[in-house]
Amino acid sequence: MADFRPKSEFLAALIERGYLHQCSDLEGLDAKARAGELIAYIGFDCTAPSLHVGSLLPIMMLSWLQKTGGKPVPLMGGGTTRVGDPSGKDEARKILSIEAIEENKDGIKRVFSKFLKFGDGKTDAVMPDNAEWLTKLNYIDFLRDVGRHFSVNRMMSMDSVKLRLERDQELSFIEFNYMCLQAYDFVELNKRYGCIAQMGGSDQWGNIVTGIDLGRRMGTPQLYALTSPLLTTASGQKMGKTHSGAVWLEADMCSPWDYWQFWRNAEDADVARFLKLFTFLPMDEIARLAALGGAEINEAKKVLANEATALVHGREAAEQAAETARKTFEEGVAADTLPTVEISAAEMDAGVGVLTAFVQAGLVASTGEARRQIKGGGLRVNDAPVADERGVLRAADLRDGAIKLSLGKKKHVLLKSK
RNA sequence: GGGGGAAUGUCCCGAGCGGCAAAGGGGGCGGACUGUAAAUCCGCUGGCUAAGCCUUCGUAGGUUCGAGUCCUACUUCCCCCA
Repeated sequence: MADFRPKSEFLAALIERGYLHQCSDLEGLDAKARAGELIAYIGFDCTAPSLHVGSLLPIMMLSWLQKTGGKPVPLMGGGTTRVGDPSGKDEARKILSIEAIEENKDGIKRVFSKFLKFGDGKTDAVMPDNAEWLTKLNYIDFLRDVGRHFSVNRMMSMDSVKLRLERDQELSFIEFNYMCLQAYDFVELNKRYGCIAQMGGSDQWGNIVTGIDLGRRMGTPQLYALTSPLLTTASGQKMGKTHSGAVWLEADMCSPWDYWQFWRNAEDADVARFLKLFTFLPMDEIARLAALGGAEINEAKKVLANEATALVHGREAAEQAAETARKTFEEGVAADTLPTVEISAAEMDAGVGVLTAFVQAGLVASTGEARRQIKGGGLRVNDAPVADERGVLRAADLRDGAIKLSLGKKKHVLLKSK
């Protein structure tokens, strides 16, 4: 792979930007992509009401596919989610109701509409749901037509299975079958949409290859596998988690401001990689930003935050977040666009206890935590450290109509009365 | 079917002679240093306007002045024999 020279725009982009981990046949896939015949899919679970940053990498791959003349097929796992992918170790996953799955699907669709153009055109994305075919399967028919093509011997030798057996860990029958369903999806998508490639995280390699294998036995054209590296931050943390949980790609689950901050706070060592993976900036521009050293790298981080936020929330929201950040951190002014919590004028007149105020602002989970943060010097009102936990906020504390509550150096909320 | 073991602070792992708001770690949050970074060091990590009170150790009972700890039943998971 090291000496492979892609001729297609698609693979060139994927390789130079670091999306590529493994591919079953680079030459073959390259030819298909160059001929404009590449239709590829990635499966998404419907276990959550929206997608978060962890899913951004596969989304970007689909987007690149579309940009370079291919047809992206995000597949909703509406069927497989009803069973629940148990690969996530011991945790017995709760079975989601069909309604919940449908709701989740809607949320996920909204995310995709920001990244892909859907429609009937040649490179327009389509979004099928494997419930369409999986729920209609008849067990006997499935065994006869599909099941006989699976070699248990082969599956036993796959890493995902082998490791479990070696470690004497439980491997349930359903889990063993999950990859069969996924393999079947691949074949079905080939029949329905002419899909010839499946992409996914590196942990999906085995499942994808199983699908290729099944396709060969069931008479599909040659299928391809392409995986991306598993993403962690430079210091080895899982990507996309913050104090308040997952970083969602939907404004009402993670505000543009928080989203911008998430990228702004990236580690130095991640900036270049993230610019390549999570923005569409040209490579020479990224090279210029990546060359910045020391404190200058903060400029690169701002660009990263701007671009990444613009993709999900739009350019305007990104610029507003950037401006809010500039005022807050560079000028030290309380930007009016900071997250705001309102309380009634009556409450304000009566006076609000500091502890309660911070709880209401959502900066701390309980008054107990507020007390602890005060002891540790973590709470500030209008930039002045809170010393007395019995303190009371009154209308007199308003500055330009708001009281600025801060937790640490980065989290600020404006308290307003109405 | 028979035998043995395990469930702990609702983020995770994990110690726990009958006096326990419960060791230790990871993670997280805050502070210091910096650049809204990393690394490092320090503090915090059940609830309640709190010298006190309240709720926590799989579930339900019981023994005890007092139960995470002992007893009984139940639930779930794991292991061994068949």
